Amino acid sequence: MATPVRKAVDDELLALDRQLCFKLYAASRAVTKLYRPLLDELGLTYPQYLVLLVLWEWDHRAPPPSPTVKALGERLMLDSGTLTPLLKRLEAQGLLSRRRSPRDEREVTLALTEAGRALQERASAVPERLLCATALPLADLLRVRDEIDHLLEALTAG
Amino acid sequence: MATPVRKAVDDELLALDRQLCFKLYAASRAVTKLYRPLLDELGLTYPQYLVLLVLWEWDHRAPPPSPTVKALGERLMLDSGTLTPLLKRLEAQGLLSRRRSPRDEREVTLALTEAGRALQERASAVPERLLCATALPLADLLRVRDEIDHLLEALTAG
DNA sequence: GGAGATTAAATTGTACACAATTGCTTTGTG
DNA sequence: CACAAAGCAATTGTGTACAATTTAATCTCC
Repeated sequence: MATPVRKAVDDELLALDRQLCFKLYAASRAVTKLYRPLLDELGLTYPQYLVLLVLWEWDHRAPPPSPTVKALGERLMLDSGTLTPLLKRLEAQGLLSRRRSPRDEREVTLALTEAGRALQERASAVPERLLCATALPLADLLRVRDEIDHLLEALTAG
Repeated sequence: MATPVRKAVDDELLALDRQLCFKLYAASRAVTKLYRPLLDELGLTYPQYLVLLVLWEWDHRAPPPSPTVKALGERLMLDSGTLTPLLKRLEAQGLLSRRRSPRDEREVTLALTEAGRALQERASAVPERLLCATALPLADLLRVRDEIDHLLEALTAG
């Protein structure tokens, strides 16, 4: 318990805890910061961009998944407390509409407006520009992605 | 430009963009959620825990770095707009004190109280419990850490 | 030594996150 | 049909993040 060995293990765990968890948190914010100047041009925040990525994807998909707040929340792992105000802001910008579903009044259905679809064109350069901004070889990015993927799977599998 | 090859590359970049950036963001939030029940027991939020980890580390370090808001901000990559209210809450909980530095009145010096030091004991089980909660082999965690480390280095190097 | 630049923290304003609660709607059961 | 249970979005309240501005102290250079 108080042996040097035990202490060394504790130190290692503490170090790993600090490194893994702080750095994940810092890296996530750093990536958001990289996106900011690109998304500013589109008048979007990073979470708003993620929402639109999903809606654009669904817009081209057959059969189209029904784009409700709930479905969006599952996809992005966000709840209505976060999404409702965010979607209201996108609606205020004229990018989408929110309507109670006629068949189930509990649900709210989302639909891109023409402006929302048009924005996809302007956003099409974002991924490439962002990947360039990281200044990392593609191979490195693919490896990081796979590792984070693995981590996220493990964290959400349960 | 409009060739099939170019389109395939675009799709791949778009996919990578979506996967890497969304998943990093999601993984960071998922980890925070894993910490929550453990930190609730200590009355701390995740960013507050990170602040205390740094202060505890500095408390045992010789020579001690001078624990100012600025130094803390550099370590955690957070600015005074985030740290000031957070530190005020930790001060209100009696875990630390904030005092204008006598030698330079622009700076605010932070000092752990006895309660702040005592909390380190109670927090000592957090890293191990957290690592268990991930349900991932240690080797996997070490690999993720190294990859995220590499990413963060690249993002903050410039 | 004093005007202007620089620095550190605090403040202001906007936008997430998320737990907990509320208000409807629908569903399931007797 | 009635009514309890479950489902979905919205709301409320707290706590970050972060850009931009403000305030106060220190530094620099002449």
